Amino acid sequence: MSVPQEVQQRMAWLVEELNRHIYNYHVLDAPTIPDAEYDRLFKELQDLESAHPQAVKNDSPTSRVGAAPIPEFRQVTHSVPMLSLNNGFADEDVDNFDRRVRDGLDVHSVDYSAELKFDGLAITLRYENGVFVQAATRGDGYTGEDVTANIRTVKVIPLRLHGDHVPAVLEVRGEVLMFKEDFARLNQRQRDAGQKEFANPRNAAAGSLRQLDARITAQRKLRFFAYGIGLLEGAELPETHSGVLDWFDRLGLPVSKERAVVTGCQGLLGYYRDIGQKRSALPYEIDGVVYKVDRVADQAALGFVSRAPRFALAHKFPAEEALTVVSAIDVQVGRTGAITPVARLVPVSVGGVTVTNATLHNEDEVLRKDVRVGDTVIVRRAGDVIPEVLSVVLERRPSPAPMRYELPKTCPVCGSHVVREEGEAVARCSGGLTCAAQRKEAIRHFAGRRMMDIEGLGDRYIDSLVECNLIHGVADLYRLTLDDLLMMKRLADEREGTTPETVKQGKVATKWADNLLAAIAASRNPPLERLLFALGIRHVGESTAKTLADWLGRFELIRQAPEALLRVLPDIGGTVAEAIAEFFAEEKNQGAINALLAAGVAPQGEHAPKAQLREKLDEVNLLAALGIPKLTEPRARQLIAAGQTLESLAHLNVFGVFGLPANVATALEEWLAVPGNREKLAALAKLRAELLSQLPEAAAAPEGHLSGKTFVLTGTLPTMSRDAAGALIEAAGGKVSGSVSKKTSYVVAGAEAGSKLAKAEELGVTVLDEAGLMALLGQ
DNA sequence: GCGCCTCGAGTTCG
DNA sequence: CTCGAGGCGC
Repeated sequence: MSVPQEVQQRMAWLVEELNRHIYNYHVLDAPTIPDAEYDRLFKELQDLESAHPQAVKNDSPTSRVGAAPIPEFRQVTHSVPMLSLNNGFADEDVDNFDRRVRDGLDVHSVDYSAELKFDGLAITLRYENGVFVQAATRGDGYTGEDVTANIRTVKVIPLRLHGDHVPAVLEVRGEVLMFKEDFARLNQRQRDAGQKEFANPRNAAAGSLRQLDARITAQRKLRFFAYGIGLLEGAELPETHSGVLDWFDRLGLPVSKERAVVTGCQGLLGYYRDIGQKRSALPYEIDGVVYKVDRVADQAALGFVSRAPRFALAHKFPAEEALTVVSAIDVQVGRTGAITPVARLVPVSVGGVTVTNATLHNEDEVLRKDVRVGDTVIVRRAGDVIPEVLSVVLERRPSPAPMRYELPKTCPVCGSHVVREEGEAVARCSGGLTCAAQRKEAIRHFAGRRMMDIEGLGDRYIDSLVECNLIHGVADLYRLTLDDLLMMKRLADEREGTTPETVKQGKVATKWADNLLAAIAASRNPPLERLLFALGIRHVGESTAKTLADWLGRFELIRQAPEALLRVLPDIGGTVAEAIAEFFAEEKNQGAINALLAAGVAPQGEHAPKAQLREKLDEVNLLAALGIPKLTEPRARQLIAAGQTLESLAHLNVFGVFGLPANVATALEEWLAVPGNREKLAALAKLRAELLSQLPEAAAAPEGHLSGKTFVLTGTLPTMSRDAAGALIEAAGGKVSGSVSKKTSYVVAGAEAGSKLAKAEELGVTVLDEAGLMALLGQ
């Protein structure tokens, strides 16, 4: 069915007219027609469009109300990657930048385009023949998410570029953000509606843009500033970056007016100071300024270092600091009993988030900074996240001066003594598992995602379960009944003063309790290393737990392994071996473990000890691992070479006949005289024989093509979690480690990678993105 | 015995 | 993310 010519013309006119008014209103802030007239034209267009759906233009303003919800965002691969910029904080960094640019171009003075660094979300907009067709988030720089429907609702973004000479393809880079004023209004609305407020304009903008339902985005007032070109076809690129920005302005794309062209380092610093002064008066938040070499040809000549352009620098404002008052200094009790002092602060906004707590780490730290209750302190958000007390403003200390801080002598939770081992930085509660705080932490650790992974067992419920005396140890989790949980929840809700809508709650609570019971039941068969990690043995983290599981294979063996056997495993030395053996020897722990086993907890994937254990079971190795004073490895070798065995030593009565120095022989004699040690030696010999009989002769090392390679993962990968990527690497024989060093083979970096990426670049370690890793794995 | 490399442990806020 | 400390190579 064809649409009459005059209707088509009218519709085209309406689209153009309405888009012009939207631009005048939202971008120029200068409305040209009354609202009522605008509404009338809009309604007319809507009516025509619904009568003639086949004639709807893709730049029609009616598409701005937001499309229906979608199940998920589509992934978009950027035709030109959206790279990050090098950062600088100090004047010196700017000086270095300018010098490198001048050296690179071999000139005396350079013109720069200077602009704001908006605190929003980077996106790319694609226009084909002047019509907006797609928008994508930055993502990891290589792939982002398709947010076309959401971006359509942003009124300041033109659906059609202005002017008659539009390029065939233009990809515009820019920042989506929310003005401070609109942010305040949105939060007011959220508050009124009883919904959660956003922490800062950036989060609000991100939350609004990433709505699966674009109709919600349409209700949020998002803004946009264009600052660069990704791809251009069918048009001449302006000669300068400032020319590009002017061109954007003519095309109807919003560009910040705060831009400038300046010369040399002095010009850059002048601009920086100027903007720094204006910063708080700007209607939006910025986190610094950006300098770009203005001439496009010069930019091309300078090129890129690794992932960042050499022709640009982001000069950031220093991490925001704020003054606040310490209202109290409390202590927290950790899983290991560690007593950590925490400063409670009068809430203060630092860099967009409200800070109320800051760790003071340990006793020495508090005393070094001499933080006292009532003090005014400078708080900073270090490393972008964790609040930190920088220093005390002594002039503001109240008088009379408050007392110097003293760490409590007894645990605030259980009253046990607080002890600080010689040479250690942390003080600990000596109460062990009799301390409710430590019990809670132990249970929380046990239930954690990387351990037994019991979903739904959060802090709140753990607190209540312990306080209601429903659980004392982790094994009790597996005995909980529906009634226990319902009773506990009722108490927890009451305590928190949550709605006592008892009638309605019945069903909901039952469902909740059922789910939790199912989650607990489902956690019964974890991989062995997770169970070991979950037990919370001192010095046994994820990595050591894995070593134990890999090498010894069976829980029963690990439980009963003598210290010397543990000691010969890689990365397990005296301290760690002792901690493990002691843990399993402790009667209370034995009880807890037996209870767990009785409750049906059974690790899956148990196996025979690793074949390479054969080499570790060398008698010299074991003898040296026994920790007999003065009996170092060469001495142990001497003994074995003289024909001794572990077995024979256990029954040895004549000393000093193996050419050992007298003091070594005496030490050995004294050690054997200690009750129990001969038995220990004999038992070790027996265990060794048993293990050897179980172990296969040939120790074929499993070979993956990544074996011998060490990886470090950092940042957010586009399509998988770091854990998932780590599993793939390990499956291919590679090793995943937590910190970057010279020995690291590759660093796999995703979005918002932090110091590890910087370290990698500093050390010249190869940096891969997810695609690069997949390529390596795929070989 | 020293220094590098890892791992463990503790922490904040949305 | 950072710090402290254990393990191990040199």
